[in-house]
Amino acid sequence: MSKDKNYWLYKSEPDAWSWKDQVAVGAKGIAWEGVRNHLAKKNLMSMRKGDQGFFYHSNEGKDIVGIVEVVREYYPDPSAEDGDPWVVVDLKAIKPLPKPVTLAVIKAEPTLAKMSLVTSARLSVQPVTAAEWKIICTMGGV
DNA sequence: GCCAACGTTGGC
DNA sequence: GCCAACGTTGGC
Repeated sequence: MSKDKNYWLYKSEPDAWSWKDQVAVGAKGIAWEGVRNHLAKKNLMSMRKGDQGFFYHSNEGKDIVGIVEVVREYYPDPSAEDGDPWVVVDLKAIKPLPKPVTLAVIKAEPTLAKMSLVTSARLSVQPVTAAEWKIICTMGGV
């Protein structure tokens, strides 16, 4: 496992949990609950305190709206059934993107064509490369 | 262990 | 609201 900072992308339907909700939680952060996919779980377990990630609104908006940071590394998901092996990390909101980056824009950008967001549309917690991170931050006005 | 049926996610 | 992609379940 690398010591470098890693980057991630978290998907949420704004109806269920929006960027606004995330911001309202404040600096303490809150558990990212409900991941029930083994690849997503593996990603959660790879995260280190201080890793940053994009907050993506699926379904409504379909855009990256903000940046979050891991404040607590993985621990058992309190919302999981007893004995189920699912995990969460705690995330806090860092800042919004001045200009949200939409899925349409990402798809239209050749350098982002290999993003998990494009190639594995249904994965809810995805890795983002340092290169992709930079490009999207620039596009988002960060 | 294979694979068809089924359920869910999420873009359109 | 539809449907493609894909994960899960269950019969054999």
